[in-house]
Amino acid sequence: MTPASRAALRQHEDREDRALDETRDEIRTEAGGFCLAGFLPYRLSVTTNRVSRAFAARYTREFGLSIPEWRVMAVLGERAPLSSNEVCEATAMDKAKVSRALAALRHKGFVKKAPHPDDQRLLRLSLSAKGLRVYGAIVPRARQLEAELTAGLTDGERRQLDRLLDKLQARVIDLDG
Amino acid sequence: MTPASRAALRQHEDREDRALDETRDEIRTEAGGFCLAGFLPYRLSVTTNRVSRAFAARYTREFGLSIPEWRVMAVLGERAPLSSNEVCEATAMDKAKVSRALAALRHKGFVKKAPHPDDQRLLRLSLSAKGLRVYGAIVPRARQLEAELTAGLTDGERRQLDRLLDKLQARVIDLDG
DNA sequence: AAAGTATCGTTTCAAACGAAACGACTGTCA
DNA sequence: TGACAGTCGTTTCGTTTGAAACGATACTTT
Repeated sequence: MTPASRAALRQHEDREDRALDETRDEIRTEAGGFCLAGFLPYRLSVTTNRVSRAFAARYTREFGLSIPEWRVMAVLGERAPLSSNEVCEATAMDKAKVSRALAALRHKGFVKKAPHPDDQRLLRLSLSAKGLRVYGAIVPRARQLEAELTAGLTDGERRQLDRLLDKLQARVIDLDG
Repeated sequence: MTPASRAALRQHEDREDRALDETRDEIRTEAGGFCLAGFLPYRLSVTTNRVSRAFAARYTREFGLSIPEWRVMAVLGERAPLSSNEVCEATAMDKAKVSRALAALRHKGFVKKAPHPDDQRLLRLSLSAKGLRVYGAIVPRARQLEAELTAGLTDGERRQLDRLLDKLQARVIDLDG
C-alpha cells in the first residue's frame, strides 16, 4: 500500500468516524450496556475450560491420560463390558473421539476389546488388569480433586449447583433439539 | 493374526479374567460406586459444550460469526478502542485465537485496525460502521437467547448460579495458579 | 548511542476435532 | 437365497486449536 492510498484511507476512515459517533448512539439503545463478562454462556465456557485444563493437566501428569481417555476408563470401570456406542452415550462423546481414545487405551494396555458373541458388529470393551489398577488409583484422586474444586461450597450449594446444571441442560436440549 | 495365535490370546485373556475378578473386588473398595455422570467437571463440560454448540449454531446461521468472532465483536462494541492484548483479557482467549478472529472480522469489514499513535507495537482496534450495525443486531439476539436458556430459572436461581460460578472460578484459579 | 531485554501481534507446526465416507456385519423383505 | 436397508466402529478429510518461533517495536542499561 502506497503512502498516498494510506492517507486516502485514513481520510475515508475519519469521515466514517464522524458517522460512527452518530451510529454509536443509536446502537447503544438496543445494545446498551452489554457486558460479555456477565453473559452466561461466556461465563460457563470460561469457568468450565479452566476446570478442564486444570484437571487435564493432572490426569496427564499423574496417569498419562487425556480427558477422553479418562472418561472411557471411568465408564468401563463403572460398568464393563460396554460396546463403543454405549461408551459414547455414557461419556457424551462422539464415536470418532471414543474410537481414538480406545485405540490409545488399548495401546497402553489398559483396555481389552473382544467381539460380541451374538453380534459381530459390536465390541465387548472392558478394562484389563493393568487398566483396573490404574482405575483404582485414579478414581480416589479424581474425587479428591473434585473435593478441592468444591471446597468453597456448602453441601447445599453443591446440591443447588447440580440442580441448576440439570435445569440448564434440560433447557438447552429442547432449545436445539 | 493367525487363528492359532488368536486362540492363544483368548486363553491368556481367560486366565487374566479370573485374576480380574479378584482385582475387581479390591478396586471397588477405593473406586467404589464412582459415577461419571455425577462428577462435577464432567457435568460442567457436557452442559457447557451443549450450550456453546447451540449458541454457535445460531451465531453462524444468523450472523455468519464464530464464537471467537462474536466475543471480539462484543468487547469492541462494549469499549473500543482496544489493543489485541486487551481483547485477549476481555475475552479470555489466547492471542493466536484473537489474531485469527480479528483477521476474519477485518476481512468481513466489521473491524478496523489502526496503529496506536504512542506505541507502534499496539493496535487500536474498533468496530467499523458496518460492524457496529451487526453489533447492534446481535446483542439483543444474544440477550434473547440467554433469556431462553435461563427461562426455567427464577431470578434468585440465576443470581445463585452466578455466585456459584464465581466461587468455582476463584477456586480453580488458585488450584492451578 | 549501542547492545541487550522485553513486549506486541502474526505465523508456523503438530495435535485434536467433528462430519462424512467407508467397510464389515446384521436384519428385512422379496 | 439374494438384494436392500440399517447399524457398528474405523478412517479420512478439512478445520480449529494452543505452544512455540518469529519479526517488529519499545524500553533499559551501559
